[in-house]
Amino acid sequence: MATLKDVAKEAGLSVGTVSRVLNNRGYISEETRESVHRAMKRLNYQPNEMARSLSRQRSSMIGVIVPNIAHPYFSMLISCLENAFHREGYEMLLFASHGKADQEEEYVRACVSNRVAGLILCTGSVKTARLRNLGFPVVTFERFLNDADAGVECDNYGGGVLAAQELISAGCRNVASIGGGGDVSMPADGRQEGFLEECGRHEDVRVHSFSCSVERILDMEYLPEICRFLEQVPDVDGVFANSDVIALQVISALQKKGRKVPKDVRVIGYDDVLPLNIINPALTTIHQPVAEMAEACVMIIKKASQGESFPVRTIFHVTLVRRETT
Amino acid sequence: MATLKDVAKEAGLSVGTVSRVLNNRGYISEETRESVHRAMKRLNYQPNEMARSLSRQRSSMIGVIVPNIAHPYFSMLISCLENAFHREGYEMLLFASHGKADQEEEYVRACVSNRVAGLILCTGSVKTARLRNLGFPVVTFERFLNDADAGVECDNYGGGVLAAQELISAGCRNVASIGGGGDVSMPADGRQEGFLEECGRHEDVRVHSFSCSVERILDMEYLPEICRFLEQVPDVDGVFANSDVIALQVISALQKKGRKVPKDVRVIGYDDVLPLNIINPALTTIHQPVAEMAEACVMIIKKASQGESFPVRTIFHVTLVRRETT
DNA sequence: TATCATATATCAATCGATTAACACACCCAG
DNA sequence: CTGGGTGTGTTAATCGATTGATATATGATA
Repeated sequence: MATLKDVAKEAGLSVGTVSRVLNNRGYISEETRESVHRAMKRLNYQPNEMARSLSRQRSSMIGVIVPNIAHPYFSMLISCLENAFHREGYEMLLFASHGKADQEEEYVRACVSNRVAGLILCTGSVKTARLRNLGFPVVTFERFLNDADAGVECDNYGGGVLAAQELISAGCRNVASIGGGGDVSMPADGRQEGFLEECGRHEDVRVHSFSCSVERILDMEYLPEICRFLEQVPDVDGVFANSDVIALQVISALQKKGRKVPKDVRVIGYDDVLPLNIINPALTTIHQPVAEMAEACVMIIKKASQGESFPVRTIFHVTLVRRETT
Repeated sequence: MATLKDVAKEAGLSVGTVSRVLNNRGYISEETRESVHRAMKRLNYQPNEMARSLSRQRSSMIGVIVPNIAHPYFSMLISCLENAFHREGYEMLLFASHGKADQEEEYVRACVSNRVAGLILCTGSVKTARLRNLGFPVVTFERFLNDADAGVECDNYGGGVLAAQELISAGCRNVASIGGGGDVSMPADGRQEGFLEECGRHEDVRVHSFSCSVERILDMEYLPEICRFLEQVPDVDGVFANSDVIALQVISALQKKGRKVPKDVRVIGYDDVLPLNIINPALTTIHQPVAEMAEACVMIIKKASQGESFPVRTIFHVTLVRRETT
């Protein structure tokens, strides 16, 4: 494996010069630059990132910790993050906490050991105090953590309001919200809040709410909650599900009970994650601009690394995507 | 940030001894070991993985390159890989090639630069010659690449046979296979092959086959192909889709044409990826043991790193999971 | 008593790149 | 002809851990 030294020798230059070419520092003539690049190509030189990171005291990796990689929402988020990383020259170190606090902390430590450029936390059971003085910026994604450096969210409350308006204007008068309300407080709780408050503004609308435990979010099995809910409110005519995954299972359960969607019951989801919306009937949902949110996380880390100022809290608008279930 | 030296000083020992504790080498008394651990805890020491990797000439990361992170099949695979990595003490460096050969090569180079312990390729457009002498083992996942060190697949041909048998024994006599047959040859093509050959063994069964371009696999939009197919074979009574994502869209398209699943048309998918199978009607599909396959990839890399011998080709059995669409 | 296994220290090189200090050119402009 | 900008070389320290050589000091064992 060729080293910088080998490249220098091959090009008949000093390591200092070659390093300057690699890092675009100081004075370099066009001729030298090209000669270095030719030498690198001839030797098939690949800079040793370990050595660079050691020297620079910082790697070009960003740590990402999510609760569950296979969940469509997180897999889409990871995908968007990967795009943004690529664009900005970062690499992704990915971990899944499975909602376990100890595993989460282990992964935070792994990030420290790897001297990452930053950490994006989409999981919130970490003892926040452990995030202080890590040596790199920590950004939370749709979570609250006091000791993080910044947070990126979507307008969850507004999304809940949009959902309520859609159901009510479609004629629903006996609606329910399902999901959220776990034991840890998170931004997504705002969805239910917005939904309930908006419904409260309409006197003729009855509203119910059901919460799911966090474990459900991990294994994506909401059926017990959904069945309990359908038994308690058999005549529901509008459902706001906290996520598309829940919404799909609601539709499935309704259809099994012989209730037609959207004729008998209208359903609206949250997230707008493919491929869940390709199915029949296509799900009306609240669209989160995940790509932009991912981009924002990366830019915050980039700015923080360069000592520039960055927003502590970034909140994105959500939009209603009307399809076939409302 | 505390270093090994600081720990040594804090514990009143030499760096050599502390290093021996960290790496479990040579003679260490229980007393010393504990004293080192106490000192590490007191200083909140986190070993610098960059320095370790530089010194060892190898990091504890494994590179993973997939075509598309958000595709349910790959997100499940990534999730399973992450579990296996965690169990074996590796970390994941994740990349998405989006099917672009140049991006793929760029990511292979990134893995070289990061001196990964191994690379898992779930994407196959790389010029195979570029995989020679990378300095770490390369394992392909459901791909063919001559220059890789090992490959892990499932019994695609057998899966196709199972699907055919299921449809035929359910009474289908005019069946179709959809998906596969892209421009690059891959193991998954065997599904169609097995399906067609098994159907060929039954004289009274008519069989059709349709292929999808690779781009479809990336954006998960198969509707054009599916509609074309449904027009050409309007009286189809059994469909074998090359993946669950395709199967769902087939069901969706059939329902829109007023054809009932499974009454009029039986459908069977491939992969068995949640949450696609939670929907209604629940999809009958061919189950791939992705977790075991992921595990196999990791063990191959582990064995190769330790100089032990490993299987060049590992093929896993698949099973039929009968649900509601057949 | 001699030997061996255990346990630790000291020292220094090494991994591969970054970077600062300093020196030496050259060329151009004032 | 002199000062300043440009371009490059040399040298050496540094980042933090690994590792081998060598030395020393216990005990226990033969």
